[in-house]
Amino acid sequence: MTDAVLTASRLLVAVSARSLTAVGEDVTLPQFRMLIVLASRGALRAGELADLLAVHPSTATRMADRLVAADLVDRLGNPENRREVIVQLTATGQQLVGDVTRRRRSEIAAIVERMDPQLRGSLVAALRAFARAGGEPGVDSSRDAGALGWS
Amino acid sequence: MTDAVLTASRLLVAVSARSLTAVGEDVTLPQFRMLIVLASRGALRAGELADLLAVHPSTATRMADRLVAADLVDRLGNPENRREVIVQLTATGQQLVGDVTRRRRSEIAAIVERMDPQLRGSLVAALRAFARAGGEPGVDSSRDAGALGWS
DNA sequence: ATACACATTTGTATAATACAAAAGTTGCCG
DNA sequence: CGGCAACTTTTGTATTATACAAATGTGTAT
Repeated sequence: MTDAVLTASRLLVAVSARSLTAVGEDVTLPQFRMLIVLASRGALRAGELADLLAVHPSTATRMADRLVAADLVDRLGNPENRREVIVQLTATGQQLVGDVTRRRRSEIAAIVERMDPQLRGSLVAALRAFARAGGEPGVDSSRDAGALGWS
Repeated sequence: MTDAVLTASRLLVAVSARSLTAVGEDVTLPQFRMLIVLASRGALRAGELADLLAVHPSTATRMADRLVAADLVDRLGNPENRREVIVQLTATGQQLVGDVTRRRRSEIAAIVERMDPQLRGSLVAALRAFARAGGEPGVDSSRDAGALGWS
């Protein structure tokens, strides 16, 4: 059973990576995760961003540096609280996320199209049950789905 | 639907990472992937190893360097063909893989235990159909499952 | 024998990552 | 008010993963 889940999982990761390279743009997968989080949650403090990505704050700082250099995100000072830094997508960043997401969705849709319709329905129910059975405080499914860009 | 698959996928990755850290041992996830491949396929040439892990040959060389230093793999010269290098697990490496795999299986089993038995069965069938529908030359499910240690 | 093809390693560069320490900011308490 | 504690982010430093290009050594076929 785990075998089946893992295979499906690998397939999705492959689709995800392919959609990214297909669009061109020299963005790594971790960087794209950051863009996705910003697209789904809007502007965020650096620390929140690090938490959502489950990385060290310094990692988020440096990843943001590179994305600023690529003109995909902006860093804003917050006049209210000057120790906080707000990160948000630029217009270019928004467009990139949109392009990749569109492509990815169409690839997934094509796969689902090829599935036996009967099985399509049971897939969702079974996976939900699996995730629920494995549910734990640290795993917030809606958050994670968003972070990966599949919400 | 993709949301459901992705959530399940994240859960498995989390289980995998947790099993690894629980065993202690200062091994990274990519390194562990290499150990898993060696455990399931036996001794391999450096190039084969790189192919199976889908990384550049030089990456495999350097990863193997670190695992040799940690006494988890050995590098053997092949007297038959001296341009090839054979990499294989040490006894310590085998034991590490065994420990982590055991722990992981028991975590997965615990999750499956908590699932509605009806859904357990449909999960496998649905996922197989999904993977088949997305099947492509580059994605060999048995290979990938092995590479991730879920075979 | 010579040249081409193959397998691995080395040189070099970048990204992701963590931990520890520094620096600036805010708020509170005496 | 003044200073100290708690917080946010950044910087310093180190390691790993990664790729591409070039070098090295090895086998093979013309």
